[in-house]
Amino acid sequence: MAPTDTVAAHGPEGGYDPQAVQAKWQERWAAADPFRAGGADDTRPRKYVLAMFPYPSGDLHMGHAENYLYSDIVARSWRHRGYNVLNPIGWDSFGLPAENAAIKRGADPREWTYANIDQQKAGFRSYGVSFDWNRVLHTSDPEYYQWNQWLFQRLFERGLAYRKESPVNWCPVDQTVLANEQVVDGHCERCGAEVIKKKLTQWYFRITDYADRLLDDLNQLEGFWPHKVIQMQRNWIGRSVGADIDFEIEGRAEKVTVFSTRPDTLYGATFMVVAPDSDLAAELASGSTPEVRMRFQDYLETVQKQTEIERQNTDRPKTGVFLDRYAINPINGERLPIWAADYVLADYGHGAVMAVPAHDQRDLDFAREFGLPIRVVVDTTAPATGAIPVIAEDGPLSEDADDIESIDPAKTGVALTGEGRLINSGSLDGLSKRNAITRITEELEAAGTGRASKSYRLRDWLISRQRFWGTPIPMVHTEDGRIVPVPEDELPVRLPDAHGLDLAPKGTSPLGAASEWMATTDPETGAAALRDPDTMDTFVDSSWYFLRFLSPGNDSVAFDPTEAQRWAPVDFYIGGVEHAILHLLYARFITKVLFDMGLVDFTEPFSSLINQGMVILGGTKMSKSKGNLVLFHEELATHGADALRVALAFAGPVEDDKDWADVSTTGAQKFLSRAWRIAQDVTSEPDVVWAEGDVALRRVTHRLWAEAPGLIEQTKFNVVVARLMELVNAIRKTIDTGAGPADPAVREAAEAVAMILDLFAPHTAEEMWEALGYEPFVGLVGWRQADPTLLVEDTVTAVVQIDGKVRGTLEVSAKIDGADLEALARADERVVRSLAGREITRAIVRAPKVVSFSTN
RNA sequence: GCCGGUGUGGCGGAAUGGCAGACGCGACCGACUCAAAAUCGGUUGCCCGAAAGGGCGUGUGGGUUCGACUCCCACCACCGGCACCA
Repeated sequence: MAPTDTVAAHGPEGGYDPQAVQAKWQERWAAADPFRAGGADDTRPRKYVLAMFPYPSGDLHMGHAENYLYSDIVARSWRHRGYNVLNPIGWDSFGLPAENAAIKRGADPREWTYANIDQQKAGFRSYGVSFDWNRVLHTSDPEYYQWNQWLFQRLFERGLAYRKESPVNWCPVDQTVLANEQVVDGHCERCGAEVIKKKLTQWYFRITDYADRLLDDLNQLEGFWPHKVIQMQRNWIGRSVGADIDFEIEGRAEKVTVFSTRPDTLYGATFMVVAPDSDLAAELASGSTPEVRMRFQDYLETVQKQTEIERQNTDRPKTGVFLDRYAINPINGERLPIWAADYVLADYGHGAVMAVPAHDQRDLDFAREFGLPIRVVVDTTAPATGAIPVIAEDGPLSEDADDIESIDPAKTGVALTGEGRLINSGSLDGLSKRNAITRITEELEAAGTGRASKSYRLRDWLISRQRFWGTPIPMVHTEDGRIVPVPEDELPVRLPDAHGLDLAPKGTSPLGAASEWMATTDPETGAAALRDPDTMDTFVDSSWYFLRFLSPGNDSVAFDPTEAQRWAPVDFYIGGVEHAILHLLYARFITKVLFDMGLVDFTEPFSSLINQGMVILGGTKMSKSKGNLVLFHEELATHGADALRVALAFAGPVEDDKDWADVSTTGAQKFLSRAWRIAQDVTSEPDVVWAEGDVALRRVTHRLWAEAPGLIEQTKFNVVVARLMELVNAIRKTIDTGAGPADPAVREAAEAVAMILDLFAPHTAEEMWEALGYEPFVGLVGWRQADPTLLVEDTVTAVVQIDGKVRGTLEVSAKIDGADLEALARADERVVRSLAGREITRAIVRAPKVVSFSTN
């Protein structure tokens, strides 16, 4: 141990010097590596703590300070409570910003990325985060991304990775495709440009195969994940239950299937609509008259010129063209005209719908626009005017014919979507909506023209990107047009040197221009072949990184299933709500795939999830462009790591946004130096007998021991800090005006402060622990149990209420019985005065806390 | 439009159905100081009152209860997600 250590921790006048304390302990932690997770021989129960890993965009910011503080608090608390804790860190280091920075500076994205990583690593060290530094990963290392390629090939084998040509979201600025999840309000999530649709052949992961499991398994997470996130995922997956119905098409051999959530309204179908950008529309048009073909072509072009924003505007009038083709309603043989209209989406359901204008608002708007017939088949006045508000059994139709007249959708323009009874529907007449759905589905199934079916809002995950800085897709395009995996022993397919490559976005991957890199051989024939020039969405990287932390440096497998069994799933996961859909949905998907492969024994990756709020400034998000950044390294320099950590932890509930204007680093600093001074003031030796100490102070200490673990589990970190402040205040009082600094209770309490303060202010806590005469590290010390005898008070304050208002308080024994308490209450001077002669008609006694009198 | 969440002092926020406002920030008063800063002590929900004391108070209106920030119903405001998804 360096001889200057103890001296260095004191300021010029012997006061508390946070910077010196900080430097001293960081050095010792770096040397001793105390937060390394225990290995296979460690018999303690395990806990896996994880904060969503950072993107190396520059120096750490206040959002990081908050995020990794919270996970560190939990990790430290679990260590104190006897767990073998894994608290790893890595970097999500592939992605566009590095590439864009590289283009701007004409540099290699690698240099930018790894320089930023180094800066962030140093930042975490100086923030006192108790990471296990032996497991660091960077997704841009070939040692990591080779396992992305391995994963891709496993998905390919299972038919879960495939290529298709389809209209895709295209960002005209970043010049790359985007996943559905990366389009926010019609704009590119990254750069904000308006997204357009483009028809391209791309790689997809078949996440829709897992839609039901992704939806149903959310039930398991209820209570452990934020309700909001669960709900958002449910909406995103968007399962609709209904039926597929097959329609014959005149002049076409194959039937067209439509999906409907309201098969009960089949008798009300008066036309059919197909998505203009679907193959079906093109085919139907081409089989029609030249005039129709021309009008359709014009319409299609207009539609394709629209941005997503324009298309999503539901207020605009319905447009479409008649294709002069007809479908046959399978239930009654009616001839339905077929239209192409852009309110029908090509990639939902089957890209075609049966239009029931009386009972669907969009169909109604369209029918009224183009003068198509409207037929009511559900009498919605039946439940509304009848005696039974909700129909459980089938019953008679509405008697009142005027009612249905007054709500005629053709006149009101309002579709009838509510409950009701079927009319004009043959065998369905008189049935309730629900019963009619069941009946018609059975009838269609019997006739072979339909079946129960589900549809999802969720689309397959588009994972290929036309950019350089990502994982190369490990596939080979052969001369004869086959697409085959790169042999596993040739993985990883490494990125080429970026020097000499034009990385500027141009709509195709820059890798395509690296001709030497592109040239490869057909693994089967040895003939010349080409690599796939695209790279993977970086969300592939982050969909399984939590497993790689379990097998760092393992070069034979992505992760060791035994280690996964030991540590995973993650016990505590924390990150911003911006990943509520993207990352969390993808990670859940990949986990289920790995489960199906038998590589993990769980189906959900994150057992509990917390979304921390944002750090904002003056009510708005901080951003470089607004110039309202509070800089992490400046705050560290002026207030020190501990003050910053305490101030953030104390600022409010974890989930709430924290306005930096309300975060008091100076208050935190004041508290820390008060805490530190208490450790200096203790004059007793470590072997004192606590039981001989001041009982009042001991009660405060033990109440905290009793409360702290539960409060941490509930992530009420701000309350724990408040309790610590109370304890420090109580110790101060005992030292100055009570039992004095030599009292054993003062030592007992000061030690408690050091052990619990370690969660928030680890440097100060270590310094206190040392001052109290112990060896480092307080961060590894087991917490004490509360003494139950110190948790029960001798006397309590009982409250006397009269007609619900507090009219008196009584100091009574905690063991007082109800009758005695009531007698005391009745005799109390203030109570008697408040009663003013009124008679007590009822007394409720909850000894020893409450007496409640009612009067008349 | 559909789904979800949140409303508590000047501010951040506490509160198993049992004294609302813990803890802190800010403010005010005082001690120390030539003075200031730092530090320490005190006061601080609003209204009436010299005080004792009283009245009112957790978005609004109802309800359940001896007792409601907490539970139920309706409404208002704000925030978030989805949105021509058949």
